[in-house]
Amino acid sequence: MSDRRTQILDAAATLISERGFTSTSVDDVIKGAKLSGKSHFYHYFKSKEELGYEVLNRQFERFAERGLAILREPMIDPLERLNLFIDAVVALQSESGGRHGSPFGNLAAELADAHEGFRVRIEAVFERWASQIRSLLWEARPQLHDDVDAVRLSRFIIASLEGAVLMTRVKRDLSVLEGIAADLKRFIAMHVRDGTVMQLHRNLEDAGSSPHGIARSMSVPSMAG
Amino acid sequence: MSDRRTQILDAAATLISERGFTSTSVDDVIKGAKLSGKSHFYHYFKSKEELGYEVLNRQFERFAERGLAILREPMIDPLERLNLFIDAVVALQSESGGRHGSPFGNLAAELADAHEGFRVRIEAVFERWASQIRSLLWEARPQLHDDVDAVRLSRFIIASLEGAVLMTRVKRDLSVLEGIAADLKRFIAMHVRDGTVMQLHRNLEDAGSSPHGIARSMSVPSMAG
DNA sequence: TGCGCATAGGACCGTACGGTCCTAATATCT
DNA sequence: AGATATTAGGACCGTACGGTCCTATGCGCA
Repeated sequence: MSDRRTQILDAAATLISERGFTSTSVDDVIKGAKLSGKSHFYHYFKSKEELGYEVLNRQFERFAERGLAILREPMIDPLERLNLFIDAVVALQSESGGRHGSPFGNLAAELADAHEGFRVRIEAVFERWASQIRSLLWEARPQLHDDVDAVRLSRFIIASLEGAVLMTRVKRDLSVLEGIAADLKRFIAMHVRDGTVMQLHRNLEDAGSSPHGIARSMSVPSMAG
Repeated sequence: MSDRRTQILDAAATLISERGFTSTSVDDVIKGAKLSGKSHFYHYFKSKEELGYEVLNRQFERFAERGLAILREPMIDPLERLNLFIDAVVALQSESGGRHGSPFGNLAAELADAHEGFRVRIEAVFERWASQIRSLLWEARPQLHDDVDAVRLSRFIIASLEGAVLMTRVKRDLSVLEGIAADLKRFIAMHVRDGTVMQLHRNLEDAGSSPHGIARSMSVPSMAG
Protein backbone atom coordinates (compact mmCIF):
# COMPACT_ATOMS: atom_id res chain seq x y z
CA MET A 1 0.00 0.00 0.00
CA SER A 2 0.89 3.58 -0.40
CA ASP A 3 3.58 4.84 1.92
CA ARG A 4 1.48 7.81 2.87
CA ARG A 5 -1.34 5.66 4.11
CA THR A 6 0.82 3.84 6.61
CA GLN A 7 2.34 7.16 7.61
CA ILE A 8 -1.13 8.46 8.41
CA LEU A 9 -2.04 5.25 10.17
CA ASP A 10 1.06 5.42 12.33
CA ALA A 11 0.52 9.02 13.30
CA ALA A 12 -3.11 8.33 14.08
CA ALA A 13 -2.23 5.29 16.17
CA THR A 14 0.11 7.33 18.31
CA LEU A 15 -2.34 10.15 18.81
CA ILE A 16 -5.28 7.87 19.52
CA SER A 17 -3.35 5.91 22.10
CA GLU A 18 -2.36 9.16 23.77
CA ARG A 19 -5.67 11.02 23.73
CA GLY A 20 -8.33 8.55 22.70
CA PHE A 21 -10.30 8.49 19.48
CA THR A 22 -12.80 11.26 20.16
CA SER A 23 -10.18 13.69 21.36
CA THR A 24 -7.96 13.13 18.35
CA SER A 25 -8.93 15.49 15.55
CA VAL A 26 -8.19 14.82 11.92
CA ASP A 27 -6.28 18.11 11.89
CA ASP A 28 -4.01 16.63 14.54
CA VAL A 29 -3.49 13.55 12.41
CA ILE A 30 -2.73 15.72 9.39
CA LYS A 31 -0.17 17.62 11.37
CA GLY A 32 1.32 14.41 12.76
CA ALA A 33 1.59 12.79 9.34
CA LYS A 34 2.77 16.04 7.74
CA LEU A 35 0.07 16.14 5.14
CA SER A 36 -0.60 19.26 3.16
CA GLY A 37 -4.26 19.67 4.00
CA LYS A 38 -7.58 18.11 4.72
CA SER A 39 -8.24 17.10 1.15
CA HIS A 40 -4.99 15.20 1.17
CA PHE A 41 -6.19 13.19 4.14
CA TYR A 42 -9.61 12.53 2.69
CA HIS A 43 -7.92 11.26 -0.42
CA TYR A 44 -6.77 8.24 1.61
CA PHE A 45 -9.62 7.78 4.07
CA LYS A 46 -13.26 8.40 3.50
CA SER A 47 -13.92 9.41 7.11
CA LYS A 48 -12.39 9.66 10.54
CA GLU A 49 -14.38 6.61 11.56
CA GLU A 50 -12.83 4.60 8.73
CA LEU A 51 -9.39 5.72 9.86
CA GLY A 52 -10.19 4.51 13.37
CA TYR A 53 -11.19 1.09 12.09
CA GLU A 54 -7.98 0.70 10.14
CA VAL A 55 -5.87 1.87 13.06
CA LEU A 56 -7.52 -0.79 15.20
CA ASN A 57 -6.82 -3.38 12.53
CA ARG A 58 -3.19 -2.43 12.26
CA GLN A 59 -2.77 -2.46 15.99
CA PHE A 60 -4.18 -5.94 16.21
CA GLU A 61 -1.88 -7.11 13.43
CA ARG A 62 1.05 -5.64 15.27
CA PHE A 63 -0.02 -7.35 18.47
CA ALA A 64 -0.53 -10.61 16.59
CA GLU A 65 2.99 -10.45 15.19
CA ARG A 66 4.80 -9.35 18.29
CA GLY A 67 2.68 -11.00 20.96
CA LEU A 68 0.26 -13.67 19.87
CA ALA A 69 2.84 -15.23 17.54
CA ILE A 70 4.60 -16.58 20.60
CA LEU A 71 1.55 -18.68 21.43
CA ARG A 72 2.08 -20.63 18.23
CA GLU A 73 5.82 -21.30 18.46
CA PRO A 74 5.97 -24.99 17.60
CA MET A 75 9.24 -25.90 19.31
CA ILE A 76 8.35 -24.71 22.81
CA ASP A 77 6.23 -26.40 25.44
CA PRO A 78 2.75 -24.86 25.24
CA LEU A 79 2.54 -23.82 28.87
CA GLU A 80 5.94 -22.25 28.71
CA ARG A 81 4.79 -20.40 25.58
CA LEU A 82 1.95 -19.01 27.62
CA ASN A 83 4.41 -17.66 30.18
CA LEU A 84 6.53 -16.21 27.43
CA PHE A 85 3.49 -14.54 25.97
CA ILE A 86 2.71 -12.91 29.29
CA ASP A 87 6.29 -11.68 29.40
CA ALA A 88 5.85 -10.29 25.93
CA VAL A 89 2.83 -8.30 27.02
CA VAL A 90 4.88 -6.83 29.83
CA ALA A 91 7.71 -6.07 27.42
CA LEU A 92 5.39 -4.35 24.94
CA GLN A 93 4.04 -2.15 27.70
CA SER A 94 7.52 -1.36 28.91
CA GLU A 95 8.30 0.21 25.55
CA SER A 96 6.00 3.10 26.35
CA GLY A 97 6.69 2.98 30.07
CA GLY A 98 3.18 1.62 30.47
CA ARG A 99 1.83 5.04 29.72
CA HIS A 100 -0.50 4.28 26.85
CA GLY A 101 -2.24 1.14 27.99
CA SER A 102 -3.88 -1.33 25.67
CA PRO A 103 -5.15 0.08 22.38
CA PHE A 104 -8.03 -2.38 22.54
CA GLY A 105 -8.94 -1.73 26.14
CA ASN A 106 -8.76 2.01 25.63
CA LEU A 107 -11.04 2.02 22.63
CA ALA A 108 -13.33 -0.44 24.35
CA ALA A 109 -13.78 1.75 27.40
CA GLU A 110 -14.23 4.86 25.29
CA LEU A 111 -16.58 3.59 22.62
CA ALA A 112 -18.09 0.20 23.49
CA ASP A 113 -21.32 1.76 24.66
CA ALA A 114 -21.64 4.60 22.22
CA HIS A 115 -20.38 3.23 18.93
CA GLU A 116 -21.53 -0.16 17.79
CA GLY A 117 -19.09 -0.27 14.87
CA PHE A 118 -16.13 -0.09 17.19
CA ARG A 119 -17.72 -2.41 19.72
CA VAL A 120 -18.08 -5.31 17.34
CA ARG A 121 -14.54 -4.81 16.01
CA ILE A 122 -13.09 -4.81 19.49
CA GLU A 123 -15.17 -7.83 20.37
CA ALA A 124 -13.65 -9.57 17.36
CA VAL A 125 -10.16 -8.63 18.53
CA PHE A 126 -10.75 -10.16 21.95
CA GLU A 127 -12.30 -13.21 20.37
CA ARG A 128 -9.32 -13.84 18.10
CA TRP A 129 -7.00 -13.32 21.04
CA ALA A 130 -9.03 -15.72 23.18
CA SER A 131 -9.16 -18.31 20.45
CA GLN A 132 -5.36 -18.36 20.19
CA ILE A 133 -5.15 -19.05 23.89
CA ARG A 134 -7.83 -21.71 23.65
CA SER A 135 -5.94 -23.63 20.99
CA LEU A 136 -2.80 -23.45 23.09
CA LEU A 137 -4.71 -24.81 26.07
CA TRP A 138 -6.09 -27.56 23.88
CA GLU A 139 -2.60 -28.44 22.85
CA ALA A 140 -1.50 -28.46 26.50
CA ARG A 141 -4.46 -30.52 27.54
CA PRO A 142 -2.43 -33.60 28.55
CA GLN A 143 -0.66 -31.48 31.13
CA LEU A 144 -3.82 -29.88 32.48
CA HIS A 145 -6.47 -30.99 34.92
CA ASP A 146 -9.49 -32.56 33.26
CA ASP A 147 -11.84 -29.92 34.51
CA VAL A 148 -9.98 -26.94 33.09
CA ASP A 149 -12.42 -24.78 31.17
CA ALA A 150 -10.44 -23.33 28.28
CA VAL A 151 -13.03 -20.68 27.45
CA ARG A 152 -13.07 -19.36 30.97
CA LEU A 153 -9.35 -19.57 31.52
CA SER A 154 -8.62 -17.72 28.27
CA ARG A 155 -11.02 -14.97 29.28
CA PHE A 156 -9.46 -14.74 32.69
CA ILE A 157 -6.01 -14.31 31.21
CA ILE A 158 -7.11 -11.55 28.87
CA ALA A 159 -9.17 -9.75 31.49
CA SER A 160 -6.44 -9.74 34.10
CA LEU A 161 -3.87 -8.51 31.59
CA GLU A 162 -6.15 -5.77 30.32
CA GLY A 163 -6.99 -4.73 33.85
CA ALA A 164 -3.33 -4.79 34.83
CA VAL A 165 -2.36 -2.61 31.91
CA LEU A 166 -5.07 -0.14 32.82
CA MET A 167 -4.00 0.07 36.45
CA THR A 168 -0.40 0.41 35.39
CA ARG A 169 -1.32 3.38 33.25
CA VAL A 170 -3.26 5.04 36.03
CA LYS A 171 -0.55 4.52 38.62
CA ARG A 172 2.25 5.18 36.14
CA ASP A 173 4.08 2.23 37.61
CA LEU A 174 5.17 -0.70 35.52
CA SER A 175 5.69 -2.87 38.58
CA VAL A 176 1.92 -3.17 38.87
CA LEU A 177 1.82 -5.03 35.59
CA GLU A 178 4.88 -7.06 36.48
CA GLY A 179 3.37 -8.24 39.74
CA ILE A 180 0.06 -9.16 38.16
CA ALA A 181 1.84 -10.98 35.35
CA ALA A 182 3.71 -13.07 37.90
CA ASP A 183 0.50 -13.84 39.80
CA LEU A 184 -1.27 -14.73 36.59
CA LYS A 185 1.42 -17.29 35.86
CA ARG A 186 0.83 -18.80 39.26
CA PHE A 187 -2.88 -18.96 38.56
CA ILE A 188 -2.26 -20.77 35.31
CA ALA A 189 0.14 -23.14 37.01
CA MET A 190 -2.70 -23.99 39.36
CA HIS A 191 -4.41 -25.77 36.47
CA VAL A 192 -1.50 -28.04 35.74
CA ARG A 193 -1.80 -31.71 36.57
CA ASP A 194 0.05 -33.09 39.58
CA GLY A 195 3.42 -34.46 38.75
CA THR A 196 3.85 -32.14 35.81
CA VAL A 197 6.54 -29.65 36.59
CA MET A 198 6.43 -26.54 34.56
CA GLN A 199 9.57 -25.47 32.91
CA LEU A 200 10.49 -21.98 33.87
CA HIS A 201 12.98 -19.72 32.28
CA ARG A 202 15.82 -18.62 34.46
CA ASN A 203 14.88 -15.00 33.99
CA LEU A 204 11.32 -15.61 35.04
CA GLU A 205 12.02 -17.16 38.34
CA ASP A 206 12.25 -13.91 40.20
CA ALA A 207 9.33 -12.24 38.51
CA GLY A 208 7.68 -11.90 41.88
CA SER A 209 8.66 -9.45 44.58
CA SER A 210 8.07 -11.66 47.58
CA PRO A 211 11.26 -12.77 49.30
CA HIS A 212 10.70 -16.50 49.57
CA GLY A 213 10.40 -17.36 45.88
CA ILE A 214 6.74 -17.63 45.09
CA ALA A 215 7.85 -19.11 41.82
CA ARG A 216 8.62 -22.38 43.56
CA SER A 217 5.00 -22.79 44.54
CA MET A 218 4.18 -22.86 40.83
CA SER A 219 4.35 -26.62 40.74
CA VAL A 220 0.61 -26.71 41.30
CA PRO A 221 -1.89 -26.87 44.12
CA SER A 222 -1.83 -30.48 45.14
CA MET A 223 -4.36 -33.13 45.95
CA ALA A 224 -4.95 -36.24 43.99
CA GLY A 225 -2.10 -38.16 42.90
CA MET B 1 -26.83 19.91 49.65
CA SER B 2 -29.32 21.32 47.27
CA ASP B 3 -31.58 18.81 45.64
CA ARG B 4 -30.80 20.23 42.24
CA ARG B 5 -27.12 19.54 42.62
CA THR B 6 -27.61 15.83 43.20
CA GLN B 7 -30.10 15.81 40.36
CA ILE B 8 -27.44 17.21 38.06
CA LEU B 9 -24.85 14.82 39.44
CA ASP B 10 -27.11 11.86 38.83
CA ALA B 11 -27.94 12.86 35.29
CA ALA B 12 -24.28 13.48 34.55
CA ALA B 13 -23.26 10.14 36.03
CA THR B 14 -25.66 8.32 33.76
CA LEU B 15 -24.59 10.18 30.65
CA ILE B 16 -20.89 9.88 31.39
CA SER B 17 -21.12 6.17 32.00
CA GLU B 18 -22.96 5.80 28.71
CA ARG B 19 -20.88 8.03 26.47
CA GLY B 20 -17.75 8.93 28.37
CA PHE B 21 -16.78 12.31 29.74
CA THR B 22 -15.59 14.01 26.56
CA SER B 23 -18.63 12.99 24.56
CA THR B 24 -21.04 14.20 27.21
CA SER B 25 -21.86 17.86 26.66
CA VAL B 26 -23.09 20.14 29.38
CA ASP B 27 -26.15 20.79 27.21
CA ASP B 28 -26.88 17.08 27.44
CA VAL B 29 -26.54 17.22 31.21
CA ILE B 30 -28.85 20.24 31.34
CA LYS B 31 -31.42 18.39 29.31
CA GLY B 32 -31.01 15.27 31.46
CA ALA B 33 -31.42 17.18 34.70
CA LYS B 34 -34.20 19.35 33.25
CA LEU B 35 -32.50 22.61 34.00
CA SER B 36 -33.71 25.81 32.45
CA GLY B 37 -30.48 26.90 30.83
CA LYS B 38 -26.73 27.06 30.90
CA SER B 39 -26.58 29.72 33.57
CA HIS B 40 -28.62 27.50 35.81
CA PHE B 41 -26.02 24.78 35.47
CA TYR B 42 -23.10 27.12 36.00
CA HIS B 43 -24.78 28.33 39.12
CA TYR B 44 -24.02 24.95 40.69
CA PHE B 45 -20.74 24.00 39.03
CA LYS B 46 -17.96 26.27 37.98
CA SER B 47 -16.95 24.11 35.02
CA LYS B 48 -17.57 20.83 33.26
CA GLU B 49 -14.31 19.55 34.68
CA GLU B 50 -15.48 20.29 38.22
CA LEU B 51 -18.67 18.40 37.50
CA GLY B 52 -16.63 15.44 36.33
CA TYR B 53 -14.61 15.41 39.52
CA GLU B 54 -17.72 15.43 41.68
CA VAL B 55 -19.36 12.72 39.64
CA LEU B 56 -16.29 10.57 40.18
CA ASN B 57 -16.43 11.30 43.90
CA ARG B 58 -20.07 10.38 44.14
CA GLN B 59 -19.53 7.21 42.20
CA PHE B 60 -16.77 6.15 44.52
CA GLU B 61 -18.95 6.88 47.55
CA ARG B 62 -21.70 4.80 46.04
CA PHE B 63 -19.28 1.99 45.40
CA ALA B 64 -17.89 2.31 48.92
CA GLU B 65 -21.36 2.00 50.40
CA ARG B 66 -22.68 -0.76 48.23
CA GLY B 67 -19.49 -2.69 47.58
CA LEU B 68 -16.52 -1.94 49.74
CA ALA B 69 -18.64 -1.84 52.88
CA ILE B 70 -18.89 -5.61 52.70
CA LEU B 71 -15.15 -5.87 53.18
CA ARG B 72 -15.54 -4.39 56.64
CA GLU B 73 -18.47 -6.41 57.93
CA PRO B 74 -17.24 -7.36 61.39
CA MET B 75 -19.30 -10.50 61.94
CA ILE B 76 -18.21 -12.42 58.86
CA ASP B 77 -15.02 -14.34 58.26
CA PRO B 78 -12.67 -12.06 56.30
CA LEU B 79 -12.08 -14.43 53.42
CA GLU B 80 -15.75 -15.04 53.06
CA ARG B 81 -16.25 -11.29 53.03
CA LEU B 82 -13.90 -11.13 50.11
CA ASN B 83 -16.01 -13.63 48.22
CA LEU B 84 -19.14 -11.71 49.08
CA PHE B 85 -17.52 -8.54 47.84
CA ILE B 86 -16.75 -10.18 44.50
CA ASP B 87 -20.37 -11.27 44.30
CA ALA B 88 -21.40 -7.70 45.01
CA VAL B 89 -19.34 -6.44 42.10
CA VAL B 90 -21.10 -8.94 39.86
CA ALA B 91 -24.46 -7.89 41.26
CA LEU B 92 -23.74 -4.19 40.70
CA GLN B 93 -22.85 -4.87 37.10
CA SER B 94 -25.94 -6.98 36.62
CA GLU B 95 -28.07 -3.96 37.40
CA SER B 96 -27.09 -2.40 34.10
CA GLY B 97 -26.76 -5.71 32.30
CA GLY B 98 -23.03 -5.13 32.33
CA ARG B 99 -23.47 -2.48 29.68
CA HIS B 100 -21.79 0.46 31.34
CA GLY B 101 -18.66 -1.06 32.81
CA SER B 102 -16.76 0.44 35.66
CA PRO B 103 -17.01 4.21 36.06
CA PHE B 104 -13.41 4.24 37.27
CA GLY B 105 -12.04 2.05 34.53
CA ASN B 106 -13.92 3.97 31.88
CA LEU B 107 -12.64 7.34 32.99
CA ALA B 108 -9.18 5.89 33.45
CA ALA B 109 -9.01 4.59 29.91
CA GLU B 110 -10.43 7.78 28.49
CA LEU B 111 -8.48 10.36 30.43
CA ALA B 112 -5.51 8.88 32.29
CA ASP B 113 -3.06 9.98 29.63
CA ALA B 114 -4.57 13.27 28.65
CA HIS B 115 -5.88 14.77 31.85
CA GLU B 116 -3.69 14.72 34.92
CA GLY B 117 -6.46 15.97 37.20
CA PHE B 118 -8.59 12.94 36.49
CA ARG B 119 -5.62 10.59 36.54
CA VAL B 120 -4.63 11.42 40.10
CA ARG B 121 -8.23 11.20 41.29
CA ILE B 122 -8.70 7.80 39.70
CA GLU B 123 -5.40 6.68 41.12
CA ALA B 124 -6.69 7.71 44.55
CA VAL B 125 -9.86 5.69 43.99
CA PHE B 126 -7.88 2.57 43.16
CA GLU B 127 -5.61 3.17 46.11
CA ARG B 128 -8.48 3.46 48.56
CA TRP B 129 -10.03 0.35 47.09
CA ALA B 130 -6.74 -1.53 47.33
CA SER B 131 -6.17 -0.40 50.89
CA GLN B 132 -9.52 -1.82 51.98
CA ILE B 133 -8.55 -5.17 50.53
CA ARG B 134 -5.14 -4.97 52.14
CA SER B 135 -6.59 -4.47 55.60
CA LEU B 136 -8.92 -7.38 55.03
CA LEU B 137 -5.97 -9.54 54.02
CA TRP B 138 -4.11 -8.39 57.10
CA GLU B 139 -7.05 -9.43 59.20
CA ALA B 140 -7.15 -12.80 57.46
CA ARG B 141 -3.42 -13.26 57.84
CA PRO B 142 -3.68 -16.24 60.23
CA GLN B 143 -5.52 -18.14 57.51
CA LEU B 144 -3.12 -17.21 54.73
CA HIS B 145 0.22 -18.53 53.65
CA ASP B 146 3.14 -16.64 55.10
CA ASP B 147 4.39 -15.51 51.73
CA VAL B 148 1.16 -13.86 50.59
CA ASP B 149 1.95 -10.37 49.34
CA ALA B 150 -1.08 -8.27 50.25
CA VAL B 151 -0.13 -5.39 47.99
CA ARG B 152 0.19 -7.60 44.98
CA LEU B 153 -2.87 -9.68 45.72
CA SER B 154 -5.05 -6.63 46.21
CA ARG B 155 -3.88 -5.23 42.89
CA PHE B 156 -4.53 -8.52 41.19
CA ILE B 157 -8.08 -8.63 42.49
CA ILE B 158 -8.83 -5.11 41.31
CA ALA B 159 -7.19 -5.56 37.93
CA SER B 160 -8.95 -8.80 37.13
CA LEU B 161 -12.31 -7.35 38.15
CA GLU B 162 -11.78 -4.20 36.11
CA GLY B 163 -10.65 -6.24 33.13
CA ALA B 164 -13.59 -8.58 33.52
CA VAL B 165 -16.05 -5.73 33.62
CA LEU B 166 -14.51 -4.25 30.49
CA MET B 167 -14.69 -7.52 28.56
CA THR B 168 -18.23 -8.05 29.74
CA ARG B 169 -19.18 -4.68 28.33
CA VAL B 170 -17.54 -5.38 25.00
CA LYS B 171 -19.09 -8.82 24.64
CA ARG B 172 -22.39 -7.72 26.15
CA ASP B 173 -22.38 -10.95 28.12
CA LEU B 174 -22.60 -11.00 31.89
CA SER B 175 -21.39 -14.59 32.04
CA VAL B 176 -17.91 -13.34 31.21
CA LEU B 177 -17.81 -11.48 34.50
CA GLU B 178 -19.42 -14.36 36.36
CA GLY B 179 -16.82 -16.82 35.14
CA ILE B 180 -13.92 -14.55 35.97
CA ALA B 181 -15.37 -13.82 39.39
CA ALA B 182 -15.51 -17.54 40.11
CA ASP B 183 -11.94 -18.04 38.89
CA LEU B 184 -10.77 -15.11 40.97
CA LYS B 185 -12.22 -16.76 44.06
CA ARG B 186 -10.27 -19.89 43.25
CA PHE B 187 -7.12 -17.83 42.89
CA ILE B 188 -7.67 -16.26 46.27
CA ALA B 189 -8.37 -19.64 47.81
CA MET B 190 -4.97 -20.69 46.53
CA HIS B 191 -3.40 -18.41 49.11
CA VAL B 192 -5.15 -20.01 52.05
CA ARG B 193 -3.11 -22.11 54.40
CA ASP B 194 -3.47 -25.88 54.28
CA GLY B 195 -5.98 -27.13 56.79
CA THR B 196 -8.07 -23.99 56.68
CA VAL B 197 -11.41 -24.59 55.09
CA MET B 198 -13.11 -21.61 53.65
CA GLN B 199 -16.71 -21.09 54.46
CA LEU B 200 -18.83 -20.74 51.39
CA HIS B 201 -22.33 -19.48 51.10
CA ARG B 202 -24.84 -21.81 49.62
CA ASN B 203 -25.59 -19.40 46.81
CA LEU B 204 -21.96 -19.13 45.89
CA GLU B 205 -21.35 -22.78 45.37
CA ASP B 206 -22.42 -22.88 41.77
CA ALA B 207 -20.76 -19.66 40.75
CA GLY B 208 -18.77 -21.56 38.15
CA SER B 209 -20.09 -22.92 34.89
CA SER B 210 -18.01 -26.05 34.70
CA PRO B 211 -20.00 -29.21 35.25
CA HIS B 212 -17.88 -30.84 37.93
CA GLY B 213 -18.28 -28.10 40.49
CA ILE B 214 -15.09 -26.16 40.45
CA ALA B 215 -16.48 -24.46 43.52
CA ARG B 216 -15.77 -27.55 45.51
CA SER B 217 -12.08 -27.26 44.73
CA MET B 218 -12.26 -23.98 46.56
CA SER B 219 -11.62 -25.74 49.82
CA VAL B 220 -8.11 -24.66 49.17
CA PRO B 221 -5.14 -26.13 47.55
CA SER B 222 -5.48 -29.40 49.12
CA MET B 223 -5.75 -32.19 51.53
CA ALA B 224 -6.22 -31.67 55.17
CA GLY B 225 -9.50 -30.99 56.46
C1' DT C 1 -42.77 47.05 50.91
C1' DG C 2 -38.39 45.90 49.63
C1' DC C 3 -34.37 42.84 49.70
C1' DG C 4 -32.06 38.65 48.37
C1' DC C 5 -32.07 34.44 46.17
C1' DA C 6 -33.20 30.38 43.51
C1' DT C 7 -35.38 29.52 39.02
C1' DA C 8 -36.09 30.48 34.21
C1' DG C 9 -34.84 31.53 29.43
C1' DG C 10 -32.16 33.01 25.88
C1' DA C 11 -28.70 35.73 23.18
C1' DC C 12 -24.16 35.65 22.35
C1' DC C 13 -18.95 34.57 21.69
C1' DG C 14 -14.82 32.30 20.35
C1' DT C 15 -13.17 28.09 19.12
C1' DA C 16 -12.89 23.62 17.30
C1' DC C 17 -14.64 20.04 14.81
C1' DG C 18 -15.67 16.78 10.48
C1' DG C 19 -16.15 17.36 5.93
C1' DT C 20 -16.45 19.60 1.00
C1' DC C 21 -14.73 22.16 -2.75
C1' DC C 22 -11.69 24.65 -5.65
C1' DT C 23 -7.32 25.95 -7.51
C1' DA C 24 -2.33 25.51 -8.38
C1' DA C 25 2.00 23.25 -8.73
C1' DT C 26 4.57 19.09 -9.65
C1' DA C 27 5.59 14.74 -11.60
C1' DT C 28 4.60 10.83 -14.90
C1' DC C 29 3.49 8.76 -19.11
C1' DT C 30 2.28 9.13 -24.14
C1' DA D 1 4.54 19.11 -25.95
C1' DG D 2 0.30 17.80 -24.04
C1' DA D 3 -2.80 14.90 -21.16
C1' DT D 4 -3.23 12.75 -16.51
C1' DA D 5 -2.84 11.86 -11.95
C1' DT D 6 -0.85 12.86 -7.56
C1' DT D 7 0.52 16.46 -4.16
C1' DA D 8 -0.14 20.93 -2.03
C1' DG D 9 -2.68 24.60 0.13
C1' DG D 10 -6.44 26.92 1.64
C1' DA D 11 -11.16 28.87 1.76
C1' DC D 12 -15.32 27.62 3.32
C1' DC D 13 -19.65 25.50 5.71
C1' DG D 14 -22.64 23.86 9.22
C1' DT D 15 -22.65 22.27 13.64
C1' DA D 16 -21.44 21.70 18.27
C1' DC D 17 -18.99 22.86 22.11
C1' DG D 18 -17.72 25.31 26.88
C1' DG D 19 -18.59 29.40 28.86
C1' DT D 20 -20.44 34.39 29.79
C1' DC D 21 -23.89 37.76 30.30
C1' DC D 22 -28.26 39.84 30.72
C1' DT D 23 -33.05 39.99 31.88
C1' DA D 24 -37.18 38.51 34.07
C1' DT D 25 -40.13 35.78 37.17
C1' DG D 26 -41.38 33.78 41.45
C1' DC D 27 -40.24 33.10 46.40
C1' DG D 28 -39.55 33.62 51.49
C1' DC D 29 -38.03 36.86 54.93
C1' DA D 30 -37.07 41.05 57.49
